[in-house]
Amino acid sequence: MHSFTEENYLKALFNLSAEKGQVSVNELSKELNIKMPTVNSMMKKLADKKLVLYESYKPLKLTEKGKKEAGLIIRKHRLTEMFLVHQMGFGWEEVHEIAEQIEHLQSPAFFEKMDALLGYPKTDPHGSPIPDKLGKISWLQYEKLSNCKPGETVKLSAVIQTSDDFLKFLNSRGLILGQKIKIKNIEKFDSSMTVTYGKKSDEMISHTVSERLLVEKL
Amino acid sequence: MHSFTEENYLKALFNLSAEKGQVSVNELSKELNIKMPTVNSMMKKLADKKLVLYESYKPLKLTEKGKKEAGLIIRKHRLTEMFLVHQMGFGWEEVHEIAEQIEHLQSPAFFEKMDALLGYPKTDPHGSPIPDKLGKISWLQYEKLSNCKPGETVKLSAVIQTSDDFLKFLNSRGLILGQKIKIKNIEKFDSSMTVTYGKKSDEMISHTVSERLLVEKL
DNA sequence: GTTTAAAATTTGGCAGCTCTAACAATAGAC
DNA sequence: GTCTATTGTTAGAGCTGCCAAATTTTAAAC
Repeated sequence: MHSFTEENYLKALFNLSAEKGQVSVNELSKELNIKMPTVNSMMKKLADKKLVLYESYKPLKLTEKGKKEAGLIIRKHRLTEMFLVHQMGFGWEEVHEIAEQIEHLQSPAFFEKMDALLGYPKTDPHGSPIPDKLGKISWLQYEKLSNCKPGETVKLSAVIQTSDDFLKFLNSRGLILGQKIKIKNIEKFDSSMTVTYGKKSDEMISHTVSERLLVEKL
Repeated sequence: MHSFTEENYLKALFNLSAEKGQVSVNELSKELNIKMPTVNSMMKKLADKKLVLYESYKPLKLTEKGKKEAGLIIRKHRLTEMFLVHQMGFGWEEVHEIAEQIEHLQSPAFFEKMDALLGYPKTDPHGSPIPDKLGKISWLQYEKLSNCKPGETVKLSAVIQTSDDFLKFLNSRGLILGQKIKIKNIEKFDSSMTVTYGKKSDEMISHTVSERLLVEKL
């Protein structure tokens, strides 16, 4: 099928596209830590394979085929993360790197088995949706905690920017997915929130953090 | 560390060495399905890295360092096979190809976790010993079923040549590791055995098969 | 509209792993 | 001991994926 390398380009392109729709060679280069000329020639190669729409000096776009392929890789990644957390007992902050490797395995049976053992989960341990078997992703409409108002009670449903450090920080605060959070107050000057959840009352959440927490209103 | 490719050479070299002690470039070439000149130059490269003892026109040998590295890869392979069978529910005939891929993952934590979940197993699903964390393998002294005598009762402890087809054949006969087998008779002319095990009595086992079954005498 | 900084592209080169074709050494047959 | 088939080696080349340096295009500033 596609090389390990090609898969990484597709995935990066997919992730960047998700946010902005279009992607520049430069952005992709930075995302992958690969120099622009290399990225450029890979784009031509992927364009030959009908995975990417490439025109000189124009932004990059995935074709439908490219989106599907990328979706399937991300499916493998997220299924793996879920498996690592729920079947193997890893913490949600430990699984990214391992999944980064396992996502490239060529074994439909292996991922089928994971899926079955997990009961066909719809999201990964960070609340991100798992693409279906056709690579199609259904975006969930969560809201940023930072957009909520005092008095509202919400459920923590997903986190953005899943760096180890951020996840460890959430661990230390006892913030886990599914946690109900009541917003007591928002400071005018720095938009920090005072919230109550679980056994904690009047906990402070900075704006930097509340922007990275996605919630459902209850 | 070492490339995916180098690891495959080391592993093949280790497996071939186990049987014969020394390995020719030709044998290694056939084992890996890679042409001799390619194997030859890789041997020089691995010799530079002190993993292989290489002299022109002499048989190949792994250095101690090479044996250790190979042992660690085989450890990952066999732990994975055990995990796939006992934690994920795969059949022993399905796991080789998947393990072939997972053995190259770089994640000590992942294999540690497998090991722990499995209760630190000593053998893989085919009865082969799992090398320890130093890559050291303790060979088990089993005997070929074909070397046993009528009247003896033995326990099936490992299988040699673990091709899908052979394992499926054993499945179809209900022959699993741990099975107690009583030898009733051995035919002079073709060395086939008549044996009794489980609910089956007077089952016929050809010499080809009995040579591939390793047993412990009880 | 020029100028200029950033982004994109082209060119040429290198490393890893593979091959085929040609040549050399070894070991077994005689 | 010589011959010959097998095995091993060298030489030359291709492909992928990476880079640096040089060039071109675009877009933003003036």
